[in-house]
Amino acid sequence: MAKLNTPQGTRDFGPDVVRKRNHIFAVIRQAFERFGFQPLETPAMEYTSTLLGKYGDEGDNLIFKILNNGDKIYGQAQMAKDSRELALILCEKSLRYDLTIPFARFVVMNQGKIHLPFKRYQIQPVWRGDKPQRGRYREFFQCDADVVGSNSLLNEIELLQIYDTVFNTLGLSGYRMKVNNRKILTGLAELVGRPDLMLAITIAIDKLDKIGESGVREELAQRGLSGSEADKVMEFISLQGSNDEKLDRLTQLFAGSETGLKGVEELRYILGSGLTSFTRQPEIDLTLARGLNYYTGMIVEVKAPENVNMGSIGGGGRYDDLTGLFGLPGISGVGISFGVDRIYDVLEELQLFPETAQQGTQVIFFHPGAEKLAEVYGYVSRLRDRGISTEIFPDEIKQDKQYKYAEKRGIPYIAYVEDNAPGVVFLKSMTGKQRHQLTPAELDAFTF
RNA sequence: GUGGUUGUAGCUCAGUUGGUUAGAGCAUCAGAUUGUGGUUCUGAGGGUCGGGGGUUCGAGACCCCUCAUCCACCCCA
Repeated sequence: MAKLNTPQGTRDFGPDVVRKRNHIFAVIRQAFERFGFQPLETPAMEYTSTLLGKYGDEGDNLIFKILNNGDKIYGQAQMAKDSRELALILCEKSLRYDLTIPFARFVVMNQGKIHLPFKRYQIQPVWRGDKPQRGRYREFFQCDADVVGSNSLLNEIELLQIYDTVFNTLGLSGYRMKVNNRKILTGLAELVGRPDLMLAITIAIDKLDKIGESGVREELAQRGLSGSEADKVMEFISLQGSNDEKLDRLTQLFAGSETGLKGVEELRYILGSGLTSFTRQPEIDLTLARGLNYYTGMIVEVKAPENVNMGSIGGGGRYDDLTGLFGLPGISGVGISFGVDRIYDVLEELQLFPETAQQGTQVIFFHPGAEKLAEVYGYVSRLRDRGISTEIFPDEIKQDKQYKYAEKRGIPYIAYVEDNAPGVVFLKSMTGKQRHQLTPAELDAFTF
């Protein structure tokens, strides 16, 4: 037999895995719907030109490009001046890299048809040519909810509420929600006196929990900050205390930065509106930066419980001019994303999947032999009509084989008839070891 | 993309400093036993030792390349 494999970083999902994943999808979808988001799906592929340049240079390299069909590509290849242009010419289409950019493309394309504010959710796979490792795949699902066309901070509050709802419903009570505001980071750069290095500073401080204070210092120096400038950054990120304490302290620090103060006020409102309460209070994390540079307001990242080694399992934020990339300026958006595959890994590790997420067939009938098949099939049909997942073993083989099949499949009930007991259905619980002797009418009324 | 790890039957792994026909447990299949299955017994099938090349009289073991895997970095969900 030939050695078969799925491409690197992709996986098959067996029956029990699909069931458990569906449980996660259902919880997320239900929350999205409950908050009034509408479903949207976009194609697996987009024009390469739509995607290129939206995720930074690294992102461009990670986009899976699709070779053009047809036999003209050899000639086309001659026209390219460099490899970047080659990719554009040879690969007009690419697999989607996230759900946000395709959504922005959709909004711009359909600006005449959609009513703002537009709230959509999208649950689809995305593809990234990253090197796979734990919690990182080349094909994985994202579940996004975004609102475009509204500047209200109420959206931020609701989106955080969705995170809270979903993770609690999934039983992942130890999750941690970190929030920050891009304006605060801008304020920091102004405070330091290096607004030009805002991006460099955020990239450096984002690594604090990984490389420590000394590491951040080195990184800052490498990126061109002087010692005293770095001191200010370090003072800023070492702010401790409750959310309110941090906000109060920031208000003092940002006395000279209008942008910084704006960011503080936004967070103060989002976290202290009093409109709702969180099971797990979001925590202000001044080192939270998030890579995508289109964020402009609140940013949020969800981390797995501390005892699980897994990066972020969700993230999002506000972006003031996403559609501006496609020529439609002035529309603000805010959104969040769930990383289902990582959430799956975390729930699996913590054994948080409920039994019900695993339930498939409830009852299996043994094959009764040709003469009684019609009678038994009648029982099967009636159970199915009641909405009970029912199987009949398709082959007439020794009963002990059929038992083993039922046991392997984890089917909770087996049923059979016997020649010497006409009109009786034997129903046996595989777990409780009880055997019921039922008339057809009693079977119809039986609660599984 | 950079660095490292691992890769022997469907699964988990043995396999001594390179040396005869590559093993075990579990699983699978067949039969027996079990007076409705889970027990027990017997037997069988199944491996181009990830793939390719090289060193050697001889390679599952050593070297190179490649593929996959896991981990760290980068980045991210």
